[in-house]
Amino acid sequence: MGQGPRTRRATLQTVADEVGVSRTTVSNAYSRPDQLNRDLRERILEAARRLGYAGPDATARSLRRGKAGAIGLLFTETLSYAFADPYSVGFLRGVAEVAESHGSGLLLIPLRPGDEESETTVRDAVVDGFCLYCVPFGHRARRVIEARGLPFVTTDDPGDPAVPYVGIDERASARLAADHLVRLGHRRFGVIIDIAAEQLTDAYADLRQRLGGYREVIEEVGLDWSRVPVVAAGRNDRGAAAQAAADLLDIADRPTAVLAVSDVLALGVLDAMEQRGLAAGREISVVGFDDVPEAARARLTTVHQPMEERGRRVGRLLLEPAAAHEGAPRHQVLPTELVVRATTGPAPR
Amino acid sequence: MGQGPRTRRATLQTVADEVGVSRTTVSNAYSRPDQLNRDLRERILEAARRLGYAGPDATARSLRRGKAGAIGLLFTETLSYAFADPYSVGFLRGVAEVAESHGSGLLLIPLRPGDEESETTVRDAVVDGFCLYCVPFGHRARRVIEARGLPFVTTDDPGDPAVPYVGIDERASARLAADHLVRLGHRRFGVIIDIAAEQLTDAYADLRQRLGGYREVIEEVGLDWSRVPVVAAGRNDRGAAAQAAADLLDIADRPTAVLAVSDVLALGVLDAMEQRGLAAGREISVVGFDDVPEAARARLTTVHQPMEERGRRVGRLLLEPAAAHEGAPRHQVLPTELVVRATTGPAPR
DNA sequence: TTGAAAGCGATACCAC
DNA sequence: GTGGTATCGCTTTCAA
Repeated sequence: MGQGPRTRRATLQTVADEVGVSRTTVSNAYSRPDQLNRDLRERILEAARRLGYAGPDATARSLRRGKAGAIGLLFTETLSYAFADPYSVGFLRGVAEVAESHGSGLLLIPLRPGDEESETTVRDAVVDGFCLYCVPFGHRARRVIEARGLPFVTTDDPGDPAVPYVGIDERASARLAADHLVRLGHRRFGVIIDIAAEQLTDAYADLRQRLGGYREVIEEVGLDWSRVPVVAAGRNDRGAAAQAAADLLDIADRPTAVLAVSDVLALGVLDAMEQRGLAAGREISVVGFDDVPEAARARLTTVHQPMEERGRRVGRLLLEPAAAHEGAPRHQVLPTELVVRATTGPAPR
Repeated sequence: MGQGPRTRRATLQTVADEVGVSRTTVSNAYSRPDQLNRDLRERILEAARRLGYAGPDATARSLRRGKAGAIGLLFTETLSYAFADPYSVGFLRGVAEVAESHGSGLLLIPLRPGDEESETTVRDAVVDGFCLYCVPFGHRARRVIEARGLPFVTTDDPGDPAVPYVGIDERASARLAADHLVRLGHRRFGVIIDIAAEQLTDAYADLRQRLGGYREVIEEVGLDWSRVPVVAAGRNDRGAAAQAAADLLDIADRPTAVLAVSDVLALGVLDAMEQRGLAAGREISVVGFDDVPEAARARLTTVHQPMEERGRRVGRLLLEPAAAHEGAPRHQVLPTELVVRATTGPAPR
């Protein structure tokens, strides 16, 4: 805008030359105001303004200081849906909190399935570490990250003892939910998940564990797991869940209790029930997972997990080398808890 | 882990020396496989593996190439709540889509009110441009960004013609909602907003415009705006809105029509109505704003705005200089539309 | 094909 | 307080 042909972007050197001091001094004017006298600093800043110098370049500074100032957060695109999930938001907030306190940002890197492009994005991401959030185990991005030699944490899969993990005991937590229903006398179960069971490969270790927990309990009371209807909503979405719930609610031998692998799905089931005039906690009991804010509002019985804390731990592991190397165990398993509200009750006879 | 005292992180040079070639060749082995013969490349990659060289450093590469590979997204912490808002998620998805197609990521930079720290984060953010998303006009971060001389776009405020803006015609869109109610014969209005009216300074230009739209219409039918109850939920949250709605629903001369500045708030109002046994669309009409997925489910009448497209435009403006300089106008105003569903109906007599 | 030289823009360290 | 020097780790001409 009327700047004239700015031959070239101004740099530290430009300013230094203009004022007749060394680069160091100009640098100090910006980064360590106390290292030089007031007047000189003013003169430098003034010259900078005049020359259109925009202040120290962030990239150069990063390079020199050996600190990128960001945490990379990788997730599969399926999860861009899941940003709608209050659980993810809580997690994000946790990571962001720690990042910010370290003067770092959060670099979101969406991974489109089978996209070559995203590999590049991961390779060139200017970050100090990565967090794998819902990235299937075998995903290529994982290789790329490992190759980069930066610290990384996974929240998906505690499978590899060498890779730091922050999560919960999926199996035990799921048992909490199922146990509760069994104690209430339920014997006809239904399960709702997001990913279709066939696609449930090793990649979704957490989900499989959760399902495994349900299964254990159900089999322990002598039931045949293969006869328990397990429906998939396709994605972690309330509307989709309400639709999918039809396969649970409109069948001959309707379950008296539904286990949902997330609150979002559980809420969808409740929606579907309401539509059919089915009373939650009386005719059908429903248990969710996560304990998102919405769950309390809906009086949903669920398994509480500390989402923000999970995020915070990840942040610390990545940004506080001390925390990572010394004290903390590589695998951090946070406590969960069953929260009984109004959507569960004794099995109808 | 049994690596021995790795004296120092391996670098391009290390590998070059080992293999007995120049840095250039090693660089090419990574970035331009077609520039050297297969064998040599293999030998180089092998040596790299042996030496624990992690591949070209992202920061150095950024510096050299003059491209950061990320868009910075600034938002105030109040908005970290709003990530729960489906509107934001849609917007994010739009930006992310474009970013990804350019091999860039999205750097989230939360701005805590009055936090010195965050200024630093903005200054040091390795990005190619910034998007201001719900950043009050006078916020310090804005200065910092301007000083950096990088391109930036705002989605909040079209006030400054020099700053690229991507948004909607807030006033006209709001009029759509109010007009609809007026046509239905309503004359007793209530309004619900997130931010308390007293705090509604210049900073929240978009919100003020929206409110202004309601006001215009209401005054055009000869009503006194100062007698219209305007309640604030404090934040854009469904639960908070349900609470705040009490001041609309439990008053003497209850409104027959409620204008909500967002769908999330409108949904909260509907919750509160349900609790009180008030029928939406009959006893009280409610109009939202945004048209989030949840709105369709709740059959909420609302103003639709293209959230993803808004994000995409922002991305393009930041990542495609051509798009920014030549064709596109600095201010891009996207179309909105009233979507009439079930929560509005004729004013009860 | 391969390599030498010249930066990209800044900061750390250590004398002065 | 101030400045010189050496790097940070890589890519990019351009010549061999």
